[in-house]
Amino acid sequence: MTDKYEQVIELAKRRGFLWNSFELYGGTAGFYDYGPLGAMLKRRVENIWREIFVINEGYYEIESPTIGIEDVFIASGHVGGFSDPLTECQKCNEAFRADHLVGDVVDNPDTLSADDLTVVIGKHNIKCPECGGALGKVYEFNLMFKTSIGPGGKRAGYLRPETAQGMFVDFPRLLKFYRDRLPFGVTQIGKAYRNEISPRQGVIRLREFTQAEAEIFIDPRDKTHPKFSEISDIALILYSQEGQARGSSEKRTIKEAVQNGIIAHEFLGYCLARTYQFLIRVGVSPEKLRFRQHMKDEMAHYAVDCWDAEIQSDRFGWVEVVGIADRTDYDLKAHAKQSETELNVHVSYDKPVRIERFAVKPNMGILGPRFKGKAGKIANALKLLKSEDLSGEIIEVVVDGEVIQVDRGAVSFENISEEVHGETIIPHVIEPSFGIDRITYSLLEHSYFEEEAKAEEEEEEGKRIVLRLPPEVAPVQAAVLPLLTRNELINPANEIVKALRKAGILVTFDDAGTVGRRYRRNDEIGTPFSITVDYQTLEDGTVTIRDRDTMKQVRACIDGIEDNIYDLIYRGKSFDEAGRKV
RNA sequence: GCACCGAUGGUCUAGUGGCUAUGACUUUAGCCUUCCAAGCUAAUAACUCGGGUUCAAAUCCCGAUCGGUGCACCA
Repeated sequence: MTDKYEQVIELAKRRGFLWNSFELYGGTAGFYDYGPLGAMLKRRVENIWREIFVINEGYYEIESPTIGIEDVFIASGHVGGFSDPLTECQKCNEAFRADHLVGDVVDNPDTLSADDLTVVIGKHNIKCPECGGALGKVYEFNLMFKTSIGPGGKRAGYLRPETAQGMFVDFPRLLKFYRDRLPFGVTQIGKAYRNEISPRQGVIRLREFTQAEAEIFIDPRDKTHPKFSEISDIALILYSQEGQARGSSEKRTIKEAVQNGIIAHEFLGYCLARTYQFLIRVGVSPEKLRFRQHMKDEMAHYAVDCWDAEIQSDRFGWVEVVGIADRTDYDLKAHAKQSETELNVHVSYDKPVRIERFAVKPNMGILGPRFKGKAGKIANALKLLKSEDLSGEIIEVVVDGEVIQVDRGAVSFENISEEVHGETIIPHVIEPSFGIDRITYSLLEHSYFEEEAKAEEEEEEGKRIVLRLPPEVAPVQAAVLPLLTRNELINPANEIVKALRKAGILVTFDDAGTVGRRYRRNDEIGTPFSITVDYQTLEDGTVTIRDRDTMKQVRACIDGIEDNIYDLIYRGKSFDEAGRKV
């Protein structure tokens, strides 16, 4: 039975949207080429994303390397956590997660290395759960592609598994760029790589894919959004944690959802709404789009709240295409620790605050000669003491597990009153992360229609395949067709092509075969408008414009046709306004 | 990575241990044609790859690759 996926992929292959990569050499799973129409479609999707997140929100785009150094992915957790310890049965060859198998005999299997796990399996005589056969050596399968930087292979490099880390790593520079003020956002559209064990589901799970991500750094104490009112009335289909427990989703406005605590805060709600607007605009069907909240155990431990935009696909069911998470200060803290660099922001108070505090001043002139190398640590420990700790003649502090006694005379202290102008905070990160390939596939699927088309005076019905892509994402935006293959019609058609190209409209010219066949050809690739030059054109300088979806036609002047088409594509001009009815 | 199933022009497909490997659609060239594909003429174009069995393999066997399904995996 052919399902919609097959139909869409067949069309995509045949007409130059999507091709299996390296087909010449037999192909490789998990890689797809975008053909001429697919690449243009994807580019238009990306550009609408830019319009919304870069231009409208002011989150500038950066571009960081697709190869990252090891430190970056140690900090992000991908080196340690992005791999799974696997072991295979020597008898039936079934693969298992080694850490899962030893869960009953060890308390903390996550912390064990592959070698440790091999030892544990041997010691406890753990056998294959399927057939009872012996288990092989445990090995780490890391989902990152590894490479080496420079000659000698000494320095490890990894193809990035997400674009996000490049933006976290640039945090100090970005903070300066945005002149030390929160909130600010930064975006990146680019390739990411994951060496999937077994990629299936065609274009849904790729080893190389395109992400569009925004990292928005906000003040953790203020998760409201200044433009919240612009979107608060938008209603989304929400599949919340409670909804999933009940097994039903519900439609709610963003405002309601935030007020009722379903969505954690305004900022996240705002991102959900903009995501919705983006997806609808590029051609996802609203009824096949929902927002699913991560369950508590599914969410990363540091995340406050996380929502996935999911699109319904005929074959694959609900497919995650966007993840929107409040990642708190996790990433910045992790990179701060790994790089031993502070990653924070000084936030000024509206008015300086006067505070009283107790200050301990160790006398380094005494401590230094006496304690030598330990003096610094001792001084820091002393500074943390409270006034009641300093009452005796001998003061005790614990440094590295050792109790140190310090003479009272080596320490002075006082109550200080000072003005504080602000404080240092680590921003929280809101991260909407888009899978551009999945979105591009989804909108092909949602745009794909087969209909029984019947010419008015014909008896027989034929199948019409039409991609109802929104005009602004359609790879080919207009087709210019002389009604017949005659020079007197071809010449004015060429003039129209020239005018449209000058206006930045991607246009094709086609004079092969009957005009009906050419309309169908263009329907199939989603060309929204066809302009036909006929004999009346020669008399009064008008042409017909045909609408892909309704197959209706209007007559309009050649003069100004480029503005007419431009307005139809980009300015939401209705087709009826484009000319007079035929 | 395992198991099962599959792989024939661009697309879909027929087919058999043996002649030049079906057919349709598409495409190209030309004819025809005054608005919704498949009217005429012609042309182009395929047995996934490697090995084996055989006089002979696209066909049988083995392996690989890719695709589908199930298991496992999916930050």
